[in-house]
Amino acid sequence: MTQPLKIYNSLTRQKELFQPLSPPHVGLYVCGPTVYNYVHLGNVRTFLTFDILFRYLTHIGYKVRYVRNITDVGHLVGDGDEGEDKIGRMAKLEKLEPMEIVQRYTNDFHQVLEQLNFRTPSIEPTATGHLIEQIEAVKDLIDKGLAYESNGSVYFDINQYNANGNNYGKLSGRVLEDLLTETRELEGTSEKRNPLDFAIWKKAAPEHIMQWESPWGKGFPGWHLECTCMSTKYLGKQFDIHGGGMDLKFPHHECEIAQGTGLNGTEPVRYWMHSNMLTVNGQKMSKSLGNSFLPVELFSGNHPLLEQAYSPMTSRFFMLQSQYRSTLDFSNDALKGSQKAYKRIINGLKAIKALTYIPAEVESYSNEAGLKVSTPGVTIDEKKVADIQKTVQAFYDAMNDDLNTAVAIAQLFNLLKYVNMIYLNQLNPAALGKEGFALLKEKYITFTEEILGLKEETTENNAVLSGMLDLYREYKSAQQYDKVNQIRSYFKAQNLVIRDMKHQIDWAYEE
RNA sequence: GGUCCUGUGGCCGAGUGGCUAGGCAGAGCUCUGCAAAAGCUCGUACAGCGGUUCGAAUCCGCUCGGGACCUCCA
Repeated sequence: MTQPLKIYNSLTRQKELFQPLSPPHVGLYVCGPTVYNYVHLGNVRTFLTFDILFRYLTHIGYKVRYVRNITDVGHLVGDGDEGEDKIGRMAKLEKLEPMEIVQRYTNDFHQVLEQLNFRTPSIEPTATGHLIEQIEAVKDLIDKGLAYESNGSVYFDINQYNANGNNYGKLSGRVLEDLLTETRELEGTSEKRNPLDFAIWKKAAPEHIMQWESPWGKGFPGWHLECTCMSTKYLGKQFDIHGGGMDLKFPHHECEIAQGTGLNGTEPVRYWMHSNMLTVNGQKMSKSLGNSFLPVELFSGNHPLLEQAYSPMTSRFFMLQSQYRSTLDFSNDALKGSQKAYKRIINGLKAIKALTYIPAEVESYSNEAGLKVSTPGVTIDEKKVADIQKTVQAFYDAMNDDLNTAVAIAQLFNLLKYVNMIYLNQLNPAALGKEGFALLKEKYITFTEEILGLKEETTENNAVLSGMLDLYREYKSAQQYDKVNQIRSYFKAQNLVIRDMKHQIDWAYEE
């Protein structure tokens, strides 16, 4: 049941039909975090985009190898090829081993993603685990005349690369001359032949904590090189999809293209995907502006800009309500709206799971709550069935259209209407026919849980709750309304609500 | 300064030139011991000014506003 998925390819700047190199296999590489600090919400949005892609590709039948790396060396603070290693710097500041820093923030990263119900990648390689590959790549580039050693460091030679018929800058739309006039480096002060050349190996100063032996002396790998080496190793010289945040387009991904092309003589990536930024009051979420959130702050509400706590699933849902290539603005009003919308979706999920199909001929049925509902002769409502089929298809169309989760969620709400109508006994399941009902139930659950990755957030004890509901029912039939209201307050105190319907009594999450 | 994106109803957020996106908030109705929930109905939006077109939120131009990248960032 492979779907015609279209992906916006940053390289060609248009939507293209996704066709893997060797179906049903798909190679997906995503630039992971540099683990020198807590992962912030902006990072999370990018990884969420590719979590959805991973889920969707898998759902439509592909066998995906999803590689998402951990950068634990080589990413420098400050001016590109000069400055301290981000992890080394934190290690010094906190008086810890670099690998303690790496471990701490890797753990944080994993914990956050787990709370947000991310699927784990197939492989999560680290830069330090691939030093041999990186040193070999540097040697290879030197042999190919595309890199040169200078004072213990090795640089990628952009002029030579372009002289070989390539185009450095094609991904980000940069023109070399423009970049040159913008560069800050002064003539003659650099060890580079061209100010735009980037380091693939850096000489380490003696005080630099993280350094390794190499043919060019002690040093460490350049930031861009790890992704080239690890993607090549696990996905091949050319692979299907490479993703990351928009701010990685230049220079990081541009350099990856240059390295991969230089090393392997082939365009490394078929489809480049870039997710957009998260903004707060219209401005990019960033630490220097003081408007960035840690996931833990969002989940606890412990931040000056937040009026309340927003759960991981509310946050996930919120981010999915926009398309990944649009900027998404963070605000309390928007989040509150998402919280309610998310709970409605989940209450629907809880409801549909408990519903079963009853043929029209049957006089009555009992649902999971043990209540009887009469079912007079019902004819199939072809119009509703057709609408459900149309809506299901619209969900796929939305996902196929460059993962338009916003439109996909709109379809989920359209399905939710039918779920609720059945749940409230306003619509008889028999009116949808066996297939119609099965389609509704199966797709609602699959779309919510499998594709969008939304789940119930609950610690409720179902046995206790259903006992309380029994009491409620008794008091109600005895018309002891003060007790009835007492039980309602008990539920409300737990952010739950009693749904007192004609044909049954149930509980739900308060929206 | 260079490159690029963007401006949708009270709020958020989709929109392939003509066909109801969706959510939140708000109003009314149904149901109900009272509620809650849900269903139904309603608000008739596309920054401004021109242009192309039978027809534009959607294409083109200009003006104004917002943002991103160009330096580390997802």
